[in-house]
Amino acid sequence: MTKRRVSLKDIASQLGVSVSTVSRALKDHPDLSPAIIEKVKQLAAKWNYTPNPLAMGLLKQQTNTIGVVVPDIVTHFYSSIISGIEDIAKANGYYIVISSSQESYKKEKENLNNLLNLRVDGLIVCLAQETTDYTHYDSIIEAEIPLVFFDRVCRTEEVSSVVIDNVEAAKELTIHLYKHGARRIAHIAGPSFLNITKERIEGYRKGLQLCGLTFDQNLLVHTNMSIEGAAVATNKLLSLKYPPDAIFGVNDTVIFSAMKEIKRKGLKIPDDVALVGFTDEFHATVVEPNLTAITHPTFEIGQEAARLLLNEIKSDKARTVQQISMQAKLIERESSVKLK
Amino acid sequence: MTKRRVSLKDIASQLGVSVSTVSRALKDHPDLSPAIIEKVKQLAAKWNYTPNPLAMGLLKQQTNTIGVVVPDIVTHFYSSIISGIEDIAKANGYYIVISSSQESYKKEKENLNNLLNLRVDGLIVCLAQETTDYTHYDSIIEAEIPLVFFDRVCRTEEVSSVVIDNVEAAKELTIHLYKHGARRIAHIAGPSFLNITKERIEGYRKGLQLCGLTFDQNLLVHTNMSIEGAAVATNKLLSLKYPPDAIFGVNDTVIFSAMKEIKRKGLKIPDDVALVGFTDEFHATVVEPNLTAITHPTFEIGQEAARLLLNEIKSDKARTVQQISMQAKLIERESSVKLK
DNA sequence: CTGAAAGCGCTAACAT
DNA sequence: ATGTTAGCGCTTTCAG
Repeated sequence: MTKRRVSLKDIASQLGVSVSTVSRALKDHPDLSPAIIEKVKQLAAKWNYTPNPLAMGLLKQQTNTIGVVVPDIVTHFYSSIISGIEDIAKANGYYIVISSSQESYKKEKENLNNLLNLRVDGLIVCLAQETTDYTHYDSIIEAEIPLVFFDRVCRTEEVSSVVIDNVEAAKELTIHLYKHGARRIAHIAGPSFLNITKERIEGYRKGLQLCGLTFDQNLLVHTNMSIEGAAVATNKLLSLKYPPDAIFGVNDTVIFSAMKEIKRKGLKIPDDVALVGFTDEFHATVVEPNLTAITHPTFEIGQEAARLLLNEIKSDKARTVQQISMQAKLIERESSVKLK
Repeated sequence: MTKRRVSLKDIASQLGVSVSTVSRALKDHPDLSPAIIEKVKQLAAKWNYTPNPLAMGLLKQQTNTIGVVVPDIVTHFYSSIISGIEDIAKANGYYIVISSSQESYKKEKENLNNLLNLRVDGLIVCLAQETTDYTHYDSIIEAEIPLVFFDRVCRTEEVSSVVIDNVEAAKELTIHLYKHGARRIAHIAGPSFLNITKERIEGYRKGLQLCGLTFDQNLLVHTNMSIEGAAVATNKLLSLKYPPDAIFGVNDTVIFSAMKEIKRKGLKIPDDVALVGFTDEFHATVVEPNLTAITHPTFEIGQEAARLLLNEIKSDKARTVQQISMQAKLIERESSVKLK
């Protein structure tokens, strides 16, 4: 129910000139009389003319739009990354269209198709938790549609991605716990096929080894990273014959859920059970005790992903695959420092 | 750098028929031979044909896109509302393009213009904190571009909106505090021109009155709702000659900041100072003590706003203004129940 | 039953 | 210095 906006045609007919003259005037074409340029510009300004992006898109075969697919937009981790993407996109005259997979493989596929049908100029994606089959990226790669993964990635040989060094970070966390007196360090992990799960487990095991601790299968629990799943995992750990004196959670959700369960059992953090994990600045300081954690530079991850994508969009060479590893920092707070 | 996608023309030339025939075949035009329909459909499927939305948009003068402007997307309150909008939009075949004003009047205006230039079919907006002048909505209203406000609203006579009953909710909170023993109830409010600020203050004063408490100007502090602003406000309140025994915060940010300050001063919540406010389910239970709070039905607010907008977009009548008031619930948790 | 033509808004090569 | 034409992908009269 919207009124039509002014077009070049409207301006042309009002001024009694041709559409191309108006088009040229607006871009200061060198061999146009200054008089007409001035007249056109004035009327365009008066009438609030802006080029119709649909017409431009059709002509130029590009939409200046980038599609973003994330597991959800409600989690601070993702919304902050989206913020970073938006920042760079906007600065470069691009719009972003966001859609969330709700961790579902089916929805991830649907969203991707929707975005492709919309003719986005490129895609930035974080894999859904359920996604174990990556063949839906075949056609995207084949069609040479610019694509960048972040955090949860796949096909890193063919597709650029932005990640953090999960192995190193997890190792650091584990060693940190050891230094603060923990000897039975448990890990609540994610689904086994996700790269972040695998890498963090690897770092966890490396850390244990470096500390001279032996890996105990009972202390490693996989979850679907939901509140409920993490609660079950925590309780399983706490009711072991030899329960852990420290838990390292794979992400925010797991940690908050674990924290609630530990408190509910009347155990003290960090004295009975130390707790650390991966989360963001904000949440780490809002909970009590404040959480020792690896902080993701989320906003910057988003910015970097957007930069990579924009480069790919603008370049006319074939894909140049890059893996960017962002710096993650361990920040020591209260949840890991045992009073002893 | 993307390859061109298949068009009707491609299919037509491959099949040796005209473009219009293909177009018709795809929509099962009644007087077309079933044979050709079948052939076209098969090839279209094989080649993954989907109509080009730019071409359609140009033709139909609509983009199936709705623009969303929020103060930020990182706050759970907004991201959850966006989720609700996305839900309804997607179900109706609409895309959403999100942009954040970062509470800036200037950016709000810019975003609105960008979105309008993109030719979105409608707009869903939450005002920036800085926005006190509403004339940039004049042209939008005049151009009959579908528009819906939520939470922070203006021009409610001319524009539909989705809100909660802030007066009632604030009144309830105040009475709740009184019932649990508070007698000096302070309120950390937002900028004075925002409707949510005004309404919550009104409810606060009504609540005080109903409890037989007199309004004390010292106990009402305005902030810009930032972490820092709220910290200053909290400290100002706590260092009063007669400090409050309860604080009611206007939103999440204010509450978390207040909570940190109160704890930092070594005061106990709720015994020394009770704390309540407006927040969401998730955060209320993650902090300690768990927060007694008015919970916004954020997802539903988003859904409702999207429904209103879609109705406006689809209707060809002039604007029908509606004010939808969503149900907000007071959930009693630990932060307000004094042991005495 | 199917094709040709016009037009949505715009640009760029091609006239004049 | 400016106008004409064609074409980006699609639908919809209008012809036949």
